[in-house]
This record gives sequence, structure tokens and C-alpha cells, in this order.
Amino acid sequence: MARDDTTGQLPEATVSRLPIYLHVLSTQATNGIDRISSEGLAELAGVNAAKVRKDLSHLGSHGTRGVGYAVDHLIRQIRHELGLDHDWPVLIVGAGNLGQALAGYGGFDNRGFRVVAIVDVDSDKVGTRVGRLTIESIDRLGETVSELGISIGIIATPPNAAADAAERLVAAGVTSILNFAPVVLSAPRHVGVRNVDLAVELQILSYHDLHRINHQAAIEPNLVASDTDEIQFKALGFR
Amino acid sequence: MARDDTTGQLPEATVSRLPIYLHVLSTQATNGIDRISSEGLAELAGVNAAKVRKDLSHLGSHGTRGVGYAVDHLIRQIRHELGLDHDWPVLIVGAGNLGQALAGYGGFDNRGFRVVAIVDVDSDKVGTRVGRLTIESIDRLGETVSELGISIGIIATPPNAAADAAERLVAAGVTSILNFAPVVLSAPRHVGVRNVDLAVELQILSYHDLHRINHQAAIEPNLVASDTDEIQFKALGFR
DNA sequence: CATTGTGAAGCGTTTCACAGCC
DNA sequence: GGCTGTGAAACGCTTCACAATG
Repeated sequence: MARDDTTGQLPEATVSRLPIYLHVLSTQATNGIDRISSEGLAELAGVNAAKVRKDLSHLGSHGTRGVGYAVDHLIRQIRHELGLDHDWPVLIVGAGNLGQALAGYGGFDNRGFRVVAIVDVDSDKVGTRVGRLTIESIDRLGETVSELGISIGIIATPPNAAADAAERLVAAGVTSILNFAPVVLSAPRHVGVRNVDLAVELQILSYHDLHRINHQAAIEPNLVASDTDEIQFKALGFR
Repeated sequence: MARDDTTGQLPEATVSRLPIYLHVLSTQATNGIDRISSEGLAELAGVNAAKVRKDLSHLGSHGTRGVGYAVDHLIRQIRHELGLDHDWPVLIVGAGNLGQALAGYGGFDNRGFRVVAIVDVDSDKVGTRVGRLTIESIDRLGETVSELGISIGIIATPPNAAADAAERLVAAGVTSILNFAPVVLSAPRHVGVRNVDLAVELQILSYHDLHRINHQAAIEPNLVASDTDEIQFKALGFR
């Protein structure tokens, strides 16, 4: 039987998919859809239906057999589990290209986050406006974090400034860091860190781009038609 | 025994770590370090040493027992396997905040990619400069892609324009897409897609932030000292 | 009777532990 | 002696297949 509380730990893989289900469900709710099957949700989220059911079963059993899930209820469940009952204030360190773009990024609205401050080391930038925010000095980080009750920081500095930024964020009391700088950060165990390295993403893509022909032979035998074809294919010394 | 060619398929988990090893190794090379042990590389990359050895063994056996790996050789091996022997030209669709920031992002240099074009639907933007690039019309996408030999496209459009952008990229002959728009894209099987959804990253962080206390009880029993403590802890109805 | 919820099987990844080798 | 390379064990995630059920 499934758990009915919401205090438990979810499998990591499930946690990383819940945000996608949530986003898809929100879209459906906006379109007036009020029920959805695991199959339907799976299709929209780009995953397999059994996976959806297993994921959702970890939140407790809230579907109706023969019918499906109540979209609204599911949204509330997932929001609650992810800690999105209320918005999280977020602070950005680094007011360069990327930092400013993130500060103005509309994609956070309605998804649980609000950028409430942006700081930089450069005293020339301090005082400058970025959208509705004013760039603050990184020296006031501690005050800003406690005044605004911030627990999530985004690092958008150049690589060589990232370690310092992380250290300052941790010292200021931030407990979660989203790092865009291409460096491996070290942080105390009580601080969560996620890295988004754009070059890494592209490198993974380029690997697959380069090796795609092999994949297809393996994944879609119908494209190479027969064992014989596959052997010919290999004999060509492909790639 | 290990493979000695470089045509084989690597485990997906290995592929996603090679870029990190590569980055760390490049830094080491710059500092004049020419040998490194699996332990040393593991430390710098933030992973476990056995994992490093297994990952590298998939590239063939190129370490020296009792000594370690030759940094330079390893860099060449990984570069080659990831398809980074030469730079990849990259095109960005969407010249908004994020698109422009990505176009000016310095982090791609020396990591195998060069942004060679940026396009937008908005005719007011077309002709405007973004750094050393001029924004082109999305209608010339096909020509641009073939003239510049582009196979990787980045989608940095608003959500509602992303599906169209993807379709146009595919039609133009692009075979890999890095998507920053918060939508689930559908693409033919021969096209690789990776999604970077900033709100999703933050939501995963917020989940862990919210549930951290539980994790620590589970992961670091020494912090809660004893079974008795853990029971007390639970009895408090934490979270 | 369509659809959920879930044991159980299958797979890929991680980690261990040590033989093999320089 | 120190470090790699790798079988084998352990683990977590995915998928299957179907009993449970509104």
C-alpha cells in the first residue's frame, strides 16, 4: 500500500520528474482539463505510463481506477511535496550577461520562484537597475539574505569568482545553490548544489550527434531491416 | 579487457561525466600538471575513484599501474570520444534576454563550441548587432544552417514559440537541440534533444531544501548521534 | 471495463575488493 | 608499493504484467 503522508523521501529520479508533471498539469488545468490518465500524462511529459503511475504512487494513492487522476488535486499534491505552497525568494550573484538575463527571465513566474535581489562585486555596477531590481553590493549579501529570508542563491559569475560566491552565500545562510559557472563547487553537506554547465550539455549532445548512426542500428533494428543489413552496416566501418 | 577503438557506445552515465573530467583535466594541464591518479581526478571532479577508473576504462586502458594517467593523453582521448577534435558551430534561435546572453557567453570558448549565428522572428530585431553577430531572420534559417554547416541549435525562445523553432531547426537539417524553453519538445528520433529548464532545477533544489533534515538523519547518523535521537527527532513531527 | 497500484523481473549504474602490472 | 583495470556484489530505477477496484 502507498504512503499517505508527505514527509517521506522520494526516489531521486521521481523528484526530478515531478516538476515536469507539475508543469504539464498546470497547462492542462489552464485549458480546463480536470481529469487525466497516467497514459495521458505520460504522453504529455514524454515518459512511459508505468513510470508515471509509480512516481505518483509515491505521493500516496490518489488516482481513481477506471477513471484517472484529478488534475487539480495532483497539482496541489506535487506542489506541496516540492515545497511550492509558497514562492521562494531567490538571489542572483553576478550581474553580467547571464545574471541579468536570469534576473529578467519570465520563466520563473508561476513556477514557485521570484528573483528578489541581484548582487555583484563590481562597484560600478552597484546601484544600476536591472528590470525592477537594483544591483546591490556583494558586501551586503548577509543582510540581504536575512532581511529577505532567502535560502536559494544562483551563481552567475565568471568561473574564477564562483568559489568565492559560493562561500559567501553559504556564510550568509543560503542552503541551496544553483551554479551556472563551469567549476566544481565544494559546499558543506547541509547545502544543496546543482550545476548547470552549458558547455557540458553541448558536449553530451555532440557525443550523441557523432555516434548517432550506431545508436539507430541498435535502437531501431527496423531501420536497418535485417541481421544481414546490420552486418553490412558494420562492415562499412561506419562512423 | 578494454576496448582500444573509439567507435563503441559508452554507458550514458559515463558520457555525462566525461565533459567534467575533460574540464578538470584541461585546468590541470594549464597548471602544468602532466600526470594524475584516478583518486586525484575523482577528488577534483567530485566523484568516486572507482567510478573514474571504470569510466576511463571504457575509453580503453590508457593508465599506468602504479603511476596514474597522462593528463595530455587523457584530454585527447576524451576530446576525440566526445567529438571535440574540432569546434562545432552553433546557432541560437531567439534573441531575447537569454538568447543574447548565450550569444555573448564566454564559457563556450575552448570547450568545443562557437556561436556563429542568432536568429529571431521579430523583424525589428533583425539586423541588430549582438556582440560580433548580427541577428538574422528566422526565415533564412535553412540557408544559414547549410552555409555554416550547423548541426547544433539552441532554442531560447518563449515557450509558445519553441515547438515552431524546433520544427524549423529540424527542417533545416539540425540534428541536435539544446532547449531552454519550458516545454516538452517532440522531434524525430534521429534528432537529439536536451532540455534545460531553470525552474525545474530550482524546484528540485527546493524539494531537497525542504526535506534536508530527513536526509541528514538518513545520510549522516553521526549528526543525530544515536537511534534514540532519531526517534525523538521523528516524534517531534519534523518538517 | 478502463485504469490504477504494485509485486516481480530486468537493466544499467555504482561500489567493492582485489588480482594484475608497472 | 602504488595504482590501474575489472569481475562480482549491491543498488536503484524502469518496465512488465496483472490483480485490485471504482
